[in-house]
Amino acid sequence: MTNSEIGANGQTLSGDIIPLRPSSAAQKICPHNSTVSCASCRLNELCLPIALNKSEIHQLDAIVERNRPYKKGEHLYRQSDEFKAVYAVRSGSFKSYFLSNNGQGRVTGFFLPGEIIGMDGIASHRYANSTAALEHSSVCEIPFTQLERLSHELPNLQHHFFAIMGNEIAKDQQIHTLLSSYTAEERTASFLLGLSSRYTRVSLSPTRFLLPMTRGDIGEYLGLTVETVSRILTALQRKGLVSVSNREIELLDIESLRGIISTS
Amino acid sequence: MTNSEIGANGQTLSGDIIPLRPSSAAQKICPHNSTVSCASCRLNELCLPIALNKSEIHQLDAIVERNRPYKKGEHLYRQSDEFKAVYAVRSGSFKSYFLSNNGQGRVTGFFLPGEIIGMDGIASHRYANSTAALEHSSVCEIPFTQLERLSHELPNLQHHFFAIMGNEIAKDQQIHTLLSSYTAEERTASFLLGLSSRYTRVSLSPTRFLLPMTRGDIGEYLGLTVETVSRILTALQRKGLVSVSNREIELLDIESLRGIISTS
DNA sequence: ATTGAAGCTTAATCTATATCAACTATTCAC
DNA sequence: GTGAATAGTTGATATAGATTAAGCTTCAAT
Repeated sequence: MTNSEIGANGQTLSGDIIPLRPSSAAQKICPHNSTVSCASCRLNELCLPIALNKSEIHQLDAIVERNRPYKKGEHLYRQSDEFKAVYAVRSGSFKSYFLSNNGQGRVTGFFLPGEIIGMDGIASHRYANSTAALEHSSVCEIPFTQLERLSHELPNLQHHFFAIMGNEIAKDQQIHTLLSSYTAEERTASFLLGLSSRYTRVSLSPTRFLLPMTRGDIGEYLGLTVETVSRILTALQRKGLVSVSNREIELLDIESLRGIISTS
Repeated sequence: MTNSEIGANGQTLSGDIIPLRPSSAAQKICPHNSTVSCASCRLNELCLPIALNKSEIHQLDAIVERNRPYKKGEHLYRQSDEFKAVYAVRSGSFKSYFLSNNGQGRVTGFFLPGEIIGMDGIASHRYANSTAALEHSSVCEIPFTQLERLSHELPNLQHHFFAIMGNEIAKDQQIHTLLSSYTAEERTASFLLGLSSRYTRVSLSPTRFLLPMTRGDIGEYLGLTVETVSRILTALQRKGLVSVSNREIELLDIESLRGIISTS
């Protein structure tokens, strides 16, 4: 199993990012313009509108709230807040994390443009995680009650939202396998390849990107310490598979990275 | 976080088990009778019919297929088979596992009566795992296309199925946290408490039950080796927290088991 | 009832990764 | 722009759990 094809199935709603070239050193996700409509949104092909016709998109558009942008570190919601909406990332990125009794947190997910946040709250009516912006970011807020109502009216939307949730379930199970049997190097390679394909989805470079999260975040997500993540990245660089400079990363040899995983 | 309250939200369809006392040594899940209807099913209170009225239950009933029982080791489906249906466990138990390139498998989930199997296939139209019976078991098969169609007609059913999927997502994220930060003892304690509350859901004893899976299965699920699982169980027994004899297990001190987890 | 295979346990040893520690580089707030 | 805080790196050491190995137990098939 590789993470590299996770998320092939549609995932979001109403995005707005610049599908730019791997220009200078790395990419930049830009305008947090909140005046777009789903119909005109650059992300609509990989998002909830995917299977909808013009009139349906218009109906969806009507329930979407385009909030002000979030600053780095700002929270979308906190663990055990009442569940009211799911969010589609329009620009920037977010992390979800779970705080345990003793106060230490573990990152449970990262979210890039075109991905849906908050589905863990659907069953219990409370969010199971906190979610915070990793950089200046914007989202579309989709009140869940209204999404349910509209899904009832639009079978395409219902179908697609079932698919989004199913995709999340399949992805979480892949992570289960990753955490229960991969070495630190395999986890890291899989993580980088996963990011690569997620950036590809939104028309960004598959080989050059900025990591929006800290090494500590990556470690918490992968079940490793910061030190191990740092060492593995250094080692991968030494082997010529990647080139790392702070948050900038370039994947130099994707095939070999895949090779690391497929031996496990 | 503890696993002990995972699965509070409804999960299944059309069950048939004996809600028996912790009689002799352990419980026994019994008849694989396939003539029940959802309306008369003992599990209907924690299953898809939960929020449906009589007529709605009847409609649901009409799309459910009650297959012949599965023998131990028999497969419900195999990894990458075409996705056609989800399954509700009526009696017995199942495990899902993912086979990686090199042929070694990892268990991704266990399923007890009243739980839904196969949602990982919804997005990609292929099952991501194989699923096999751990003992003589029976299921209700729910063809997904028909479930979708009916969900469209019955808002209650749509709502409830969203909840079931949301619950699965929340549960998978808890396992993510467990695997990325718990010790072997914490994982094992959490696993036992999780089983306990799942047995409670179906009116079986919370403190005495039979493990339907091998130590090896538990290890694959928790990211540990058989040897470690065995050692931890022995250690918990020595501390007086559990009593283990082969597949029979008794939780002697649930509070202390919880204590093991809540320090993490 | 007998036997072989599968499941389980226990012990000794090894190793991947955590932990501890010290240092450097970046970022952010003033 | 400066200093404090945060993030990242590298090295030395410790350790939880893997691996290896061997024997024991249970179960299912004949």
